[in-house]
Amino acid sequence: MNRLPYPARRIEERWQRFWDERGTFRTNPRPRRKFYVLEMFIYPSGDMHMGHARNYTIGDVVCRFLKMQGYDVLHPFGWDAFGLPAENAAIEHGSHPSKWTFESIDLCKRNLKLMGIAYDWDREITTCLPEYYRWDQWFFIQFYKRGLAYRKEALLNWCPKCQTVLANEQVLEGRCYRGTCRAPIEKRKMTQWFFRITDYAEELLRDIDKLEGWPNSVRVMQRNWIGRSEGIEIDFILDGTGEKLPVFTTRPDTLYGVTFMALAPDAELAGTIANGTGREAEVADFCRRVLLRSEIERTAATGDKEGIFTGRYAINPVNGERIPIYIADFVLASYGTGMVMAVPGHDQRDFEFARKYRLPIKVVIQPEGSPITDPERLNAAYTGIGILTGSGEFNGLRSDEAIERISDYLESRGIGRRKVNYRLKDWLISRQRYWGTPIPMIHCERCGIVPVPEDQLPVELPPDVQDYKPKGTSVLASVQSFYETTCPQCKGRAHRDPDTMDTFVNSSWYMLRYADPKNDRLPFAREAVNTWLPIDLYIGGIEHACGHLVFFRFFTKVLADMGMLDFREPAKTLLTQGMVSHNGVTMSSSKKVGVWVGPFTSEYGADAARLAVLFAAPPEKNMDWTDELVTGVTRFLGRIWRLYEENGNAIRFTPPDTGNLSETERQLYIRLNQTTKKVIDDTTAWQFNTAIAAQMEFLNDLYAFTERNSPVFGFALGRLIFLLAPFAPHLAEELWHRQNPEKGSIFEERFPEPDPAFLSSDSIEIVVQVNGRLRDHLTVPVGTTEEEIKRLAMSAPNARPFIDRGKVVRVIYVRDRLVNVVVKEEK
RNA sequence: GCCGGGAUGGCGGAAUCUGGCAGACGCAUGGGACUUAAAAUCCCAAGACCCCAGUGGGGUCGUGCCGGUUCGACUCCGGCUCCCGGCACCA
Repeated sequence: MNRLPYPARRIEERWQRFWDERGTFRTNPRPRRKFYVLEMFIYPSGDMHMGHARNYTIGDVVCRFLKMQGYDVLHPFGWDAFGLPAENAAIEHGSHPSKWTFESIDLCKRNLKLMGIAYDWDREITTCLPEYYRWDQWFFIQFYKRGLAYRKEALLNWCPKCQTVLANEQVLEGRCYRGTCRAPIEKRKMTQWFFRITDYAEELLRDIDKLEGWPNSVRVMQRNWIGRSEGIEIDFILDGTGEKLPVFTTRPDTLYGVTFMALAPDAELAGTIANGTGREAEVADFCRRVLLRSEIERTAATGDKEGIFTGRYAINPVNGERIPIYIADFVLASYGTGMVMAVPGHDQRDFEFARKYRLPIKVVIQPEGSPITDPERLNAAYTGIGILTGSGEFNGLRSDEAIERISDYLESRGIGRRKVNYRLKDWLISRQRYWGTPIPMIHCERCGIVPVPEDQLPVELPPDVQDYKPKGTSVLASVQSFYETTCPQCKGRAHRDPDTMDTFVNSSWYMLRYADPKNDRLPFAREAVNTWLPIDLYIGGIEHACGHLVFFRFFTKVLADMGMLDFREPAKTLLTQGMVSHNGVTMSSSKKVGVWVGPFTSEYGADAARLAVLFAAPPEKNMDWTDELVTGVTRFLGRIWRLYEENGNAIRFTPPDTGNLSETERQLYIRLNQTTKKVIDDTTAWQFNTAIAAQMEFLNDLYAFTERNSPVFGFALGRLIFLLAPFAPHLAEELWHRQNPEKGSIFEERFPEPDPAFLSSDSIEIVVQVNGRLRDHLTVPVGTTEEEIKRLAMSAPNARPFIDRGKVVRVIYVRDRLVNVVVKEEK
């Protein structure tokens, strides 16, 4: 790594203070051309590494660049300050979670300031403060009133290490999503609060099509996560009792091929179905055994299926067939009705199960062309479409037609209902931990569940907790002063809900709060959010694709339905930046591996750090931080510094008189304008790496330019300061102020525009190909006719021998680019 | 298994959308200048192979693999291989 030839840290401090005091990046409350650029806020947990720095630098470049282009930019920051690590740190150090949290916030804020990130700190928000989380509670109550927040008993994901339940989105490969936990998840039956996100499944899915500024990968991930499938719920009949047994299928065309029923071991019915058959003990035993397996064992099971006969039968409503009911471990209680009609002939899972338990396999769909003659000799189910057979009045239909006809038939007789099912589940938001937003609900012995009256919000987290250690029950239940309360309705004895909310609730609407962060009457004023939102550019990691990035869309839609805002999608454009590793190891605060902002900037400065993360790769790609990377950018900064030191007197900001330029001046001036255009184009497309490369190239041109007294050279120096400003703002501000001590910040100036008259030179280079292979070059003046260029190409000395090898069949001319002579060789 | 993305020098990457000089820019490397010396700095070279020639010029091959379209393919189309990511018994 290279030393810089200037005291970077000192210069950077000066200008950081200058911007701060001047309020350079304070938001204009009455924007004319608004642009809202937002980086996902941070969970403050200790020090900040270059992975964070990359995220914030990208946003900062956009902010500074657009401000210089005349936009009114909103660029705020805040703290996602509730969460488990604070509690764990408090347990470890015997202090309060807030202590660790606010210390972390201070540290992070210092780091952001060290990096020179241009935030409007007047709009800072902190989710663990009552002035913020009271609105979490307020939203909760509104959701409750609208039926979007509800309690139910369900089999839930339980993290034994964190001692709390988790949402589906927080279970990765059967383990806790938290990087330092990763404990295998267990299942527990509990009564908990949910948000009814499934009410919005359809719209969340449909509107993905509108998110044109989002990366395709994220859109696909969300589509799959929501997982829509169209089908029909069909009522089978329980033999003996006549009870209805609804099952969901997308393939009613295979209804005549059902040879058994399969029930999930954790479905409600599984507990009672065997009653009276004499198989109760066996069945109960099987269910218990299956459910004891952890999520990991269940999902890692390589398709080996297990089941047990319940002793009961179902009646197929279309043909009256009596079919055995099994309990099978491959059936999910949480999808559809928790029971499936099994068609081993046409479903691979059912096929495997049938083979194992010697159940019959019926073929009712014949593939067109090569019919199946002997079902017993199949070695896999035929899952494609085909012609129906053995299906009564539906024989001869094609599958797609049969699906419709059979569905119509079932619906008309009241034994089936077309239905759409989603993979997406309602969002479980209760957590049995302390450091979060208390759920503003009261449990009264007489009145049941009663929301805390809105004028009593916030329900503050009690600060005087003795023990944060999770015990498997809610921490707040043991804080008497909090837990014991009176019912707002009957004034009788009651207790507060002792759970706190998932921290993803806090982050589902924070982007709205920035528009109006100090409002103490409402979460935000409608006018303010409609002014600034939707977010024009949202920057963050792709790991949130199916979590936060779904939740904040959900909130936006609910709030739009509540009439609180006039848009239904929170972010127009999403930029998912890649991760940063250090010599191959992904940087991580919790694992304490990485290159840290503090030590690095004190040695090399923020501008070097910024250029390093920007130049290494395009923003969405992963990058590796190496010493060599730093060498490259510090050398670039040093070269700029030296050039300006040597030519301080030449720098000028007024354009040269283009009327009498020498040939070399003219060429430099053209290069300057081309570079200006490229920096603007690339930055607009967020191709920061090539925008910087263009500046490096131009710097090389300046070094090679010998007429140092030329006004073109001086103007180029002046212009380059502007081009550099969004990327290395401190150095640019320093160079600007040396020349313009009386003026304000360079970021109050306008970004330069290229002079269109000097974007291309007056001669062009034409490539001469023979049969598509490069043979020679021509340099011709602009305006040379096609005929002339073709003639010159035909006689180009290096092309001639190849042309002479045969007969010219065709001559292709591409304007301003090339001539290709097609020659047919003679033997 | 299904879905998405990718593969370019010794390395990070550029050109790919819209077919037209592949390898911009940077790192590492080699050479030179400056220096007592080193570092730093400045300048130059550089895909691989080959030929003529001697310090320049030319040729062949070359963007994961096979094939196609085209005057021309890193770019478009078809088929594969490998890597990364997401989901994973979703009926």
